[in-house]
Amino acid sequence: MIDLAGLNPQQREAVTTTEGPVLILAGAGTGKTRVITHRIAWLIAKGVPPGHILAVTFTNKAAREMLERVNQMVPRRRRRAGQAAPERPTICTFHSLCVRILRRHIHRLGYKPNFVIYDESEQLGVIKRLLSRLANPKDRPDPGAVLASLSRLRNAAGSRAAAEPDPLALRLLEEYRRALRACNAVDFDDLILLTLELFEKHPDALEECRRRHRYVMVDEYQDTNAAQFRLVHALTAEHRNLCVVGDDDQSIYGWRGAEIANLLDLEKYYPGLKVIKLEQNYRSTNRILKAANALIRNNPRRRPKNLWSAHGEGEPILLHVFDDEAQEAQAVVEHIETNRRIRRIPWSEQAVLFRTNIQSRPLEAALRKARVRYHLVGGQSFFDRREIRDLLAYLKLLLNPDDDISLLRIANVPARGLSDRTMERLLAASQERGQSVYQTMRSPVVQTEFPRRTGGAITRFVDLVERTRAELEALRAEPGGRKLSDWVLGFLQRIGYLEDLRRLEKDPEVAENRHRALVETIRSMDPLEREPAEPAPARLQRFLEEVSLDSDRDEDDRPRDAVTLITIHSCKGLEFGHVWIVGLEEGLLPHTRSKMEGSLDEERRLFYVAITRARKTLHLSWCRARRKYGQLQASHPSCFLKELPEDLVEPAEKQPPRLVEAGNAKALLAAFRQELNLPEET
DNA sequence: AGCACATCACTTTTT
DNA sequence: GTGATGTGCT
Ligand SMILES: Nc1ncnc2c1ncn2[C@@H]1O[C@H](COP(=O)(O)OP(=O)(O)OP(=O)(O)O)[C@@H](O)[C@H]1O
Repeated sequence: MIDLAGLNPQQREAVTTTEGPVLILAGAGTGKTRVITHRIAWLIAKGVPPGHILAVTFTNKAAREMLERVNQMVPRRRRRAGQAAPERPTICTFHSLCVRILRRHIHRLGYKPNFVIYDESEQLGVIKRLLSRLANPKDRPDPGAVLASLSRLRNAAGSRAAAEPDPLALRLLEEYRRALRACNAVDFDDLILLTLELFEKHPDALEECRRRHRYVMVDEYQDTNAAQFRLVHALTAEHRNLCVVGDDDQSIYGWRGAEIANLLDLEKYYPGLKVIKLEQNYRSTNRILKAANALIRNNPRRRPKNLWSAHGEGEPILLHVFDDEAQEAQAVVEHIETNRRIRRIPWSEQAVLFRTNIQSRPLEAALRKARVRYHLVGGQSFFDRREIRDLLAYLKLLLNPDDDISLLRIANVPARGLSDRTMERLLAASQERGQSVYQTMRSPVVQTEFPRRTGGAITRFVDLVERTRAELEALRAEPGGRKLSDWVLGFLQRIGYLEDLRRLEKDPEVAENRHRALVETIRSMDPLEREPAEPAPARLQRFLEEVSLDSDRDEDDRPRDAVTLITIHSCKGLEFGHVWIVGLEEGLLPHTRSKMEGSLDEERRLFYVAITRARKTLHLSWCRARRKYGQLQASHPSCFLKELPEDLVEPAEKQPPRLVEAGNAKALLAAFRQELNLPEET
């Protein structure tokens, strides 16, 4: 049996109540996630086939970690010869779960199984096209705002958040969905909504999923939206074996449609719901906990909680003030190094948290300068790079030629005589004919409508795509043979893309970086040694899926000691011994924009989440001025700082700690000596 | 058709 | 400071 000694009585009750609906509503660091992991192991030990267990996490990273923990806890059943590998529990995000379901069934909804997943920039591409067609150019609405409102509209549909029926928005949504369908593409919302549609139209598919997922658990449940709730409900309404864990104070995705009501009103949908509260915090010192509690008390309409910790008072929380973000970054880095050298705290126990992605820049610069290894979690920046987007567009097009957005992106990259003007005409023709752009380009009738030279360019492009697709199919026959990455690189070489990349960038160093990033990404398509061989097209599809759904997929190399740089949103669920929260300024936290949207409470919850990540020490800092578009602008301390009790927070000393000081020179020497004996790579 | 250069607006969070 | 968009030259 599974050892439940590492759990308190309430946790144990949650783990062993395996049948019927259970809600664990508890504050930060009380061991909610731990309950889920133990519960999975418990179910398996009790003899539930692992394949019947579904655990939904908020991120792919969390899913990977949970699976790993479960594997450690559950002794691997030995495999007898000839027997299939024992099934594993399904641990993934809502979106990954839905992709798996849709790959099997989406043809029943009129899509082809080779559908691609559109990310935000591709969604925006579709919206821009629609707006240019529907609205007059004078009062063009912001495409981003339109996209956000469409997303809200469709996710709230069929839920208590009653939809306001704006006819224009409905019309736009209709057009948008049609456009994506025509491209055989789905967006993030579609993944959930189409799965729901599948369940409604094809009860046998729902039945199959219900039979498969007989024990369902959801982590970070406070951040699920209405559609995700409907999905959970669809799967569990019958057997009612549902266990969700969450904390209303940690709901930080309201802007994405998350509904705390899913958590607070769960009993309406699951009468007889067993609610379990956990109050002991196993993570932080009492000072950190008290600060967090004092802050979050300022929020209205919350479930009050009595968090306590047996970890003692701990060190004071330090508040730093700096002149600008460069100084802030430098001081944080010096402090991190002091911690490592004098207090022997590894980098991996230290994290810097911030509200917005750009804030990582000065930190990265300072860390690099000090030769401190770090890893940056989340942040789309990597996939926003032009060469990566181009690569993904080519690959998507090869798998799914109807993908107009990808086609239009790379049709003339590198230049091959298909000008913007030509592509616009093709696009118009494709709309008239009710076909994808690619199908339109294949039509001999259309080709002859263009000047000879352009017509030739069109034919050559179609030939290129056809030939390359055939090549990809042929690769299927030699699974162990040529590496997929070699083939992709060869393709980019042949079409002159690599040369173009170098030529169009005048700074040779930048060009080299771009090239390296591209090659690295392509190399990550190849399977690892121990992974089973897979036909090339399937491999490619999986690669695209992973890239679309999992932003931090490649930071999985071998674990090396490194400082974590992370946005507050992505740090939910994590913990670090020593935490810095930087940029605690009005306009940043709380963010100006959230103030306008009236979501100050959610900003406060963000700060709460950030504080409660810390186990032992917590540093807060703000800057008197900050660079905005290269312009230094005055800034003021966050109003949330005033909400922290004064006796818990100490102003830091004027100077940042000196690495070499009379008092610690000896320790430093000892540290150096040790480093020389055990050299670490940097 | 394709490229180089100027000008403009822009500031959030992510599956 | 960046990246998207537009203009004008070859
Ligand atoms: N019963 C326990 N005994 C000792 N340590 C525990 C116990 N339960 C949880 N912990 C530890 O407390 C820490 C927080 O646990 P966990 O991440 O599961 O909490 P959580 O409630 O999910 O937190 P959050 O809501 O902040 O994400 C972890 O380090 C975990 O190992």
